[in-house]
Amino acid sequence: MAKKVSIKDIAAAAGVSATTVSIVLNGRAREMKISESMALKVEKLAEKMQYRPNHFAKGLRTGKTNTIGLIVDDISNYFFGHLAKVVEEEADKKGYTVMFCSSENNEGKSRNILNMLVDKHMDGYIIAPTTFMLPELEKLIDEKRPTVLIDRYFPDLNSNYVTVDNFNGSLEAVNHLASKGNRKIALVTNDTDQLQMKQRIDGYMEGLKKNGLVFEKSMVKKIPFGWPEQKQVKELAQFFNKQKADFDAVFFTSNNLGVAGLEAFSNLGISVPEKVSVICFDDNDLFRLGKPGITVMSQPIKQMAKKAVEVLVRQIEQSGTEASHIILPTQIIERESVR
Amino acid sequence: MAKKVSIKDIAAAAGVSATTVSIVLNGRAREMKISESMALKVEKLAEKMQYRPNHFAKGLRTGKTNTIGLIVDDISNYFFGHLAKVVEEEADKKGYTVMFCSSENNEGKSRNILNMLVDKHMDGYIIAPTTFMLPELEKLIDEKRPTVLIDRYFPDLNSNYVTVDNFNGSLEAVNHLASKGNRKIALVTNDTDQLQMKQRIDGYMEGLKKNGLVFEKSMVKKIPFGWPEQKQVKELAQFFNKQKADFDAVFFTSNNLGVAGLEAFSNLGISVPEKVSVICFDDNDLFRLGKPGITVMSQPIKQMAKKAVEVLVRQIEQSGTEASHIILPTQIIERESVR
DNA sequence: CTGAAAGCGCTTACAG
DNA sequence: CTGAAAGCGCTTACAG
Repeated sequence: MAKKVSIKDIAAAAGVSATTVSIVLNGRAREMKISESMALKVEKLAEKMQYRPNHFAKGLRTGKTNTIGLIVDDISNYFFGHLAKVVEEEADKKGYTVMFCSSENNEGKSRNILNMLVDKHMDGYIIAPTTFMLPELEKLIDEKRPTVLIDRYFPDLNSNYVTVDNFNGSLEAVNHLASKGNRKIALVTNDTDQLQMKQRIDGYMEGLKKNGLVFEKSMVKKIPFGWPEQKQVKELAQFFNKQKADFDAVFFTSNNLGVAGLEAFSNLGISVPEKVSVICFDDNDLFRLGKPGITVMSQPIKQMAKKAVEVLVRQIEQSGTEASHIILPTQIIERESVR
Repeated sequence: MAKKVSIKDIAAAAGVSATTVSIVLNGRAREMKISESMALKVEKLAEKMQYRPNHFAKGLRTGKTNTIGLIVDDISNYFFGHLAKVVEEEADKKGYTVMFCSSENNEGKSRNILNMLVDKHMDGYIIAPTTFMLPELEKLIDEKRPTVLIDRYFPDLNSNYVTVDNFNGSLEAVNHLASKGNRKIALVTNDTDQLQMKQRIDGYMEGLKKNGLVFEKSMVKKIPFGWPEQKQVKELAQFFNKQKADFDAVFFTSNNLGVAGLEAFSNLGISVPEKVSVICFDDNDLFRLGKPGITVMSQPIKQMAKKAVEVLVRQIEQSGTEASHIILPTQIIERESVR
């Protein structure tokens, strides 16, 4: 490794103490009434000597890292990938870098990564929480560490969160399907306790009710989280095949499920929208550009990410603000999959 | 914040010195001949008191962070998102977390983020480099910081890298097109100095030559990096429209370009593969599941990521190994877009 | 087998 | 206006 320039080296070069250098370099020269000329001299020297403050020493004293921890289910997922991108962009604008982990919706990993991030002293956390994380999350909030939950939250946990109106979005999706004359609307969702999924299911139920359609348990398929895609496709193909005669539309509660579902339809030779209407919560390239285009209930991903960073940074920089609960509206994008 | 348990607290509780605690907790008890019973006592106590080592103090002494820095163009891109996912998985298995940044192929950001990561003392770096980064990269290598380049590299820079055989992959793509009788093969690529793109272009040229096709400059369209998708679509639509009569196939050198291209075709009412054959470097969900399925030259993303982490961790943990140059083969996946 | 002491590079009262 | 000193929490020679 190269010779590291420390504050002492600058102090020596400038003929002042380390204290003075530290003050100047932290922009407190005016405040501490360091002479203009001295301050300038130190700054010039720091630049010339290519001084870079030692992150550890600084952190050890101040606890600050200018780093945000981001936990998502899976960074390769369209939704989370795009979320992460905007989080990173916005964070960067405000001088933070982001460290990310995928929880993979897995208990062991969920609990671990949060501890790891805490050990590394993130200044704040943006988390798409799994239910497994609740104890760690409670501790986090308890210790007043800046945190914002994203995509879902825990009603009993007094934390910031940014989500989407899952209930009404799903309700609208069902309304849309019903308005086109679909009567037998199947639901494909994940087998999970996560709130956003529960809300989407509730919205579906309410949608059926509002449209005078009866709910049938056999019309609902729940896929466990984290299954490899091909396994999902198989399972869905089986489900669709059995139910074949019995439904005219399917509402998918996530974009991953929708992709698997379309693959299953394709394998079974069931054509969309001729044989079955499809609507999906959340968008992606396939839905947008595939043939037929898939009608979706889209989420304002960019806005979610922006808001999350904004709320988080506010909390980091002026602690003690009240919890923000931000619920953004979804928007239907009609394409060709509903008949 | 909660009361932080330090090594001193444990030392006090155990009635030994901090030195002993440090030794035990670093698993060097045997080596230092600490008595079994003492070691056990300290370990138990550390656990009971929920001791977590202070990352800064440790880093300040040892320089180790157990963190890998990952720089990609854009985390929301299918290729990089999937790459990042596997990098994170593999890193996690080996006890590292990953900090990521998107370079956005932008000069200012490119140079900045690398410095930021270095300031935060990553143990190693996995980088899809932009040409702007070359000076910083040279410094990195000079200082012997563990680094592996991914997706592309600099021939004159003596670093580890993991890529794909871009030249032969592209050559094969053109061969495939030609073997089906396509004679006028257009190329859509990015306007960039990056090596992987150059290699793909070279592969295309060689492919034309090998198949006795003449190269025409007017058949090549270069799109600047980082344009918003809709701008790309417009530009491509214009290009395709002008060239309409004049080409029977298009080779896209990246999956992003392919997506924009398909959208342009769709807007123009040019049907694939009836009017034009399409082949694309790199895969995604749209290509795989859209109608028609797009024939692609796929990259072994998972393997690339695994290799990168493997090489990097090896270098971190036993410095001074020789530079690894890993070039993985691509594989054609035939679907329905080539006629 | 175990401990006292120095030091990693900062920042921050405190003093003058 | 500026400096000497302590201390953040570790690890590592050195000593016994």
